[in-house]
Amino acid sequence: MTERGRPRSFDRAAALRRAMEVFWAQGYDGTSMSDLIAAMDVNSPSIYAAFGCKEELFREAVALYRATEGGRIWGAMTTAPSARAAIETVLRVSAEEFTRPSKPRGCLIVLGALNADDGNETVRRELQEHRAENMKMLLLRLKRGVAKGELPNGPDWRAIATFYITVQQGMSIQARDGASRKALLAVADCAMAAWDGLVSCRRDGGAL
Amino acid sequence: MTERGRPRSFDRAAALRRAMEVFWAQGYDGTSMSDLIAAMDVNSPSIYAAFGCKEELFREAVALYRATEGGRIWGAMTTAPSARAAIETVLRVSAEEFTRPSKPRGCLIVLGALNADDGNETVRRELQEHRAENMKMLLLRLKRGVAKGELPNGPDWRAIATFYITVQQGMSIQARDGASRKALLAVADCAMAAWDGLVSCRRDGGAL
DNA sequence: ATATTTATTTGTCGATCGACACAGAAAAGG
DNA sequence: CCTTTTCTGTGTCGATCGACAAATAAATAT
Repeated sequence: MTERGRPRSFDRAAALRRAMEVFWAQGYDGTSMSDLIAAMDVNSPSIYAAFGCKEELFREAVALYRATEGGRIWGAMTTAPSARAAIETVLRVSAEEFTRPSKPRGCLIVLGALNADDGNETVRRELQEHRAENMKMLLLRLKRGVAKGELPNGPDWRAIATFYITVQQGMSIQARDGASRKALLAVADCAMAAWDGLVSCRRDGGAL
Repeated sequence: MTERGRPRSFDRAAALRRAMEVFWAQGYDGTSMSDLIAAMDVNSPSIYAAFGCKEELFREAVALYRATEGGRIWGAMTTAPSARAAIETVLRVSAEEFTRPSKPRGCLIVLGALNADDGNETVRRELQEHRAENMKMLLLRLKRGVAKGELPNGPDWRAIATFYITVQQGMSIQARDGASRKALLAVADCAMAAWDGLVSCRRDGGAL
C-alpha cells in the first residue's frame, strides 16, 4: 500500500514557498498563472494536479505564511511575559519581518487582497478574517492581563487593541513604500510611548 | 472662434466623479474598462476621446480625489492653530472621510495601487509619491513648529511624523475591514495619547 | 511482463482584458 | 444650403486571463 504511479519530479513544499513569495510580492489578483508557472518552475497541469486551482494554491500559501513569518510575529502574543511586552514585541518583530532583505516587504495577510473585484471575494474575506483573528488575539491578551490584575479595568481595551492593530497594519504600507527597518522600529517605539497614558486613562463612554 | 463640431452629450465632470468612485472602491487594477463604461454610462470611444487611456483617467480621478476628500483631510495641515491640532484634525477628519455612508471606505491614495504587477508601475509610483508628499507636509509642519518655538527641538520629528502617517494609513485598512467611525475616532485619540510623551522625549540617536 | 496508476508535456479552450477603426449623427462656420 | 468638425454607437482587434483535454512517460502492483 505504498505510493502508486509515477512520483512527482518537483519539490511540492519548495514550489509552494516560491508561489507564496510571488503572492506576497504581487498580491492575489496581481499574480497570474504565468507568473506562478515561471516562479515555481512547474507546468500548469502539474500545478492544478498538486494544488487544485489558483485560489486553493493561494490558500495554502497563506497558511504557509501564517506558519512561518506570521508565527514569528504573533508568537510573542502567547510567550511574552506581559501584555505590554507582547504588543511591543509584535510591533518590533513586524518591523524586522516587513523589511527582510530579499523578501517581499510588508505583510501578505494585509496586502494580499485589499480591493474587491470580479472573482476574489472569497479570498479577500478570508484574509479579512485572519486580520480579525489577530485583532481578537491581541484583545484577549489584554483582557487576560486585566483578569490577572496585571492591567486595570478602566480603559477601553477594545479601542487600544484596535489602535495597535492599526499601527501594525500601517507598517505594511510603510514597508511597501520603502521605509527602513530603523524607521519602522521607531514607529513601534512611538506607538509604545502611548501605552502609559492609555493604561492610566479611565473609560468615559466616548472615544476613549 | 467658438466651439466647433458636435458638443458632447455627457457631463464630463460627473462622469469623472463616477469613475473616481469606482477606482476608489476597486483599485486601479481591479477596475476594468467595462466597469468604467457601466459606472460612467459612457461608451468606451467617448471615454478614450475625453480622457485618453485608462491610466490618464485614473490620474484625473486621483487629482479629483486630492482636491475634494483629500483636501478635507489635509487642509487642516495649514489651517490648524498648532502642530498638535493639525495632526489631531488630520486623524479625526480621516476617520470621518474613511467611513462616509455610500462612499467607498478608506483612502484612494493608500488603497488604489499597492501591489505591482504587469502594467501599473507608473500609477503605483505616483500614488507612492503622493503618500510621500503627505508625509513631507506633516514633517514640515512639525519643523515649522520647532522654528517658531512652539515645539522643542529635542525629539526625532521625522520618526514622529512617520508614526502619525503610519496610523493614518493603517486607518484605511481598518476602514476597509468595516471599522466604525467611532472605532476610528478612538484610534485617533489613542494616537494622540502618545503626543505628550513623544514631545518631551530627547533624541538619543537610536530609534527615538 | 503486463496492467495500473499517476505525473508530465503540449496544445488549446472560452472569456475577458485594454484599446481603437469605422461609419453614422449632430452641431458649428461658410 | 453645404462643408467641416467633433462626438456617438457598433463591432472587433490582438493579447492575456484561468483552466483543462489529450497524449506521452515513468513509476508501482500483481
